[in-house]
Amino acid sequence: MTEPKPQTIATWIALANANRVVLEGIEDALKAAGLPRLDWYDALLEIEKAGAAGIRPFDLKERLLLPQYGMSRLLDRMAKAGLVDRQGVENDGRGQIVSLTPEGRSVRRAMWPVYAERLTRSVEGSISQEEASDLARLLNKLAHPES
Amino acid sequence: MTEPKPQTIATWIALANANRVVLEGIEDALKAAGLPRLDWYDALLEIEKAGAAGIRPFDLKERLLLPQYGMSRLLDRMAKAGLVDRQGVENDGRGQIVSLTPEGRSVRRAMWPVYAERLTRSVEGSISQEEASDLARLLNKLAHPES
DNA sequence: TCCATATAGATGCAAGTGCATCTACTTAAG
DNA sequence: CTTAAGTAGATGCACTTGCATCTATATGGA
Repeated sequence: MTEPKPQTIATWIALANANRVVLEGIEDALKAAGLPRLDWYDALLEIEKAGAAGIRPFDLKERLLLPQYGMSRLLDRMAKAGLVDRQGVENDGRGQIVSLTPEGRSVRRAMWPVYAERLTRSVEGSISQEEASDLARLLNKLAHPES
Repeated sequence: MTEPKPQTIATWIALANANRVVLEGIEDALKAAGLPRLDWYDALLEIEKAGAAGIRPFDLKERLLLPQYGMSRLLDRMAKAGLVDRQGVENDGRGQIVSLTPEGRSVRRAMWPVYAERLTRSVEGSISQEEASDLARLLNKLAHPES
């Protein structure tokens, strides 16, 4: 029986709470501004990075850590909103290439200041830069257990 | 324009990733064991703590940080699964009192070893106890911005 | 007492998610 | 060429979540 140490449980609760507080803060700010949710931002940014060449959905889903059907439907919604373009790809009749429309770029850019302001407030308002650096280091150890 | 420092962004990404990794690990383990999800565990535990006296849903939702309708429906599902009991309350005809059934207790207890094993592995397998303690301290600063 | 307001909880509807499966195309092996 | 296996992406169905609203009871005045 692997009973966790009390410190382990406390750390996990703190992790879940901190994530929730920061995330909800950002989501609330976006919603209040009438902007899409954070997952759209992530997707828009990743597609934007791919530039005019675009990106394949199967590639995108790896970067965004979404399940295949989740990616498919997120693209559906973003396409319906006019933010992304899907076009067939030359060599592979199964696939498609996704790229941002001008409006997609514009929405992504409108989201950033709201996102940034809230994130800055949440993080820089609570901990110093050294603490943030320590925190990130420890969190990355948790996220990448390649002991 | 409050542009976040690069360290701030890195910390936020690390926070989201660490949370996701630990959470998914636990959820996967519970699912693989054919057990309910973590949110049920939290609810079952909180109700169990209330003992025979039970607890009011409006109270429970504060502790679990759920919206009112979310609490209402979670109780629906847990009641349908036979894990909780809802009964009217004496002085307040609007309200109800929720308590665990024996099966609710038993399910909660069955979930714990699975939850505990995975949590222990995620945390204690990646960082030392001192690190966990530092991490919790920093995360709590993030979650409680009472500067 | 009567009414306005507040509180506890439920619910209709639209949207999002998870799972399994399906279609279409591609690739490799015979 | 033909066929089996693999890969890209879509989708039907059940379930969950969010939002707004609804019902029912409670409470604090006039």
